[in-house]
Amino acid sequence: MLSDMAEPGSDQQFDSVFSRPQRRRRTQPALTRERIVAATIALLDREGAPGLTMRKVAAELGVHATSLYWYVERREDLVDLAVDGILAEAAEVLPGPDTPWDTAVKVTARRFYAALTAHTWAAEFAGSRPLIGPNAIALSRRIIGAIEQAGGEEEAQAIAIRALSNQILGAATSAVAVRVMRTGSSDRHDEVVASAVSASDALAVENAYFDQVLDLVVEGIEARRGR
Amino acid sequence: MLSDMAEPGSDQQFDSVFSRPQRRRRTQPALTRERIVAATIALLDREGAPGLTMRKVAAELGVHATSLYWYVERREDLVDLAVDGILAEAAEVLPGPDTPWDTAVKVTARRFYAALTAHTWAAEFAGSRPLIGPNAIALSRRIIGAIEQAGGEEEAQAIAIRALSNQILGAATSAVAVRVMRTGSSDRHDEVVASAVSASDALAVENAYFDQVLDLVVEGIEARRGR
DNA sequence: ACCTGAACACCGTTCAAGT
DNA sequence: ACCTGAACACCGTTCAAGT
Repeated sequence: MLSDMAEPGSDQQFDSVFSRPQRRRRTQPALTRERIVAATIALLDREGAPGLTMRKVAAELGVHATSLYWYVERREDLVDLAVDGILAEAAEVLPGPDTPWDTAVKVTARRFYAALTAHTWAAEFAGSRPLIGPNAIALSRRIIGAIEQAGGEEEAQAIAIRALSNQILGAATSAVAVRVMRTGSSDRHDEVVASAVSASDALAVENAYFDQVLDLVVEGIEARRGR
Repeated sequence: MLSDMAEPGSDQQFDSVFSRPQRRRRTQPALTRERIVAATIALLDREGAPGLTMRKVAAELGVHATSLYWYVERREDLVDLAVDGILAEAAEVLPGPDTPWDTAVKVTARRFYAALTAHTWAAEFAGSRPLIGPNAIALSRRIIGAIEQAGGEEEAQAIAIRALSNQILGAATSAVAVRVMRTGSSDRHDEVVASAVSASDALAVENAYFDQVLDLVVEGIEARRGR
């Protein structure tokens, strides 16, 4: 995933919201793409992935479902924009260029993972659509930059990048899948409350595990470099 | 001639015990869960993840959509059964108990990954639903067994298992996401053919990368054991 | 036990029409 | 340029009814 995005010009490889030009406005419209994305994220946070419909997003904005099609070509665009939207914060502040490569990798990967798991629906969608939004690319590029900084053969770099990318996506996906299952299977109020309490514990455990698995992979990369 | 009269549908002139339909018909039902799963897999292979609807599966079997609900509670059940279905072959033959732990891990992980990427929709769904079918569990157990066989602290084992699981899921997910995007974005016949040709190349590259990334993770596990 | 058929409450998306 | 409103061709799922 990361390496695919690394290729110069590969951003345009796929047809997606990010590559299609946005229409320009003359007078102040009631809707904007930002407002639509914000409403989409709010709706997803409230109702989860299956709750996302054009009609509900429109209702959130006091508008007809068909109006959204002026700003977006299809439902999937909303998904892509929402996923990249929740990556914005993580992509805003990245480790500076003087950061040692291994800490740069770890910090960025952790932020990427944390953002994907902060909203249950994000990792869910990330599995079915490639992460090619600008924020996902910024995060990926920082990791790629760190690996390049570490040096070594190009082939080895490509493998390291893939290993990290798989780790982030795989960890986020399975963490969220387990969480969705757990919360979805209990309807009784007590159980929901109890699982909410244990959920924060579970989150801490999840994060700790991610850190350690990440360490393992980075060590694997280092072990190969020293050969 | 004797057998002709035995058939319920043959020319019967008289009303008799033999001509009257039997009360408790031991006729087997038109549908079975296996037939439904087979039809689901066939449909998914043909139309992809978004093509899966209860009505189409039913049509495939010459039956009404509502009939499926006798065998299955909801649409998601079909997804879960189909995903586990395509893992059956991989789970059937697992490395024997005398296999060295690292080759057992690699062989099993490779088979798991190969099965998930053999049908584009499988990894797509695997992202949104946990892999808890019997075949997925059998594959997972073999990897867990190998890690236990390798020894070391329990904590370290848990991390190794997660690293491998993330690797398989992450690699399968991103490989398929890229593939779906590529094929979905070209409608022209030439392009479809061209991308089908390059797809087999891409598959080989994909698999080679998976092997190398897997090696890296296993080396990371080994590096930790030797400390 | 197993399947049909009608019905309900939704979907995404198109397109002509309004402003 | 932007939004409405009607319309189309679908959905999953329920439930009573048939056999």
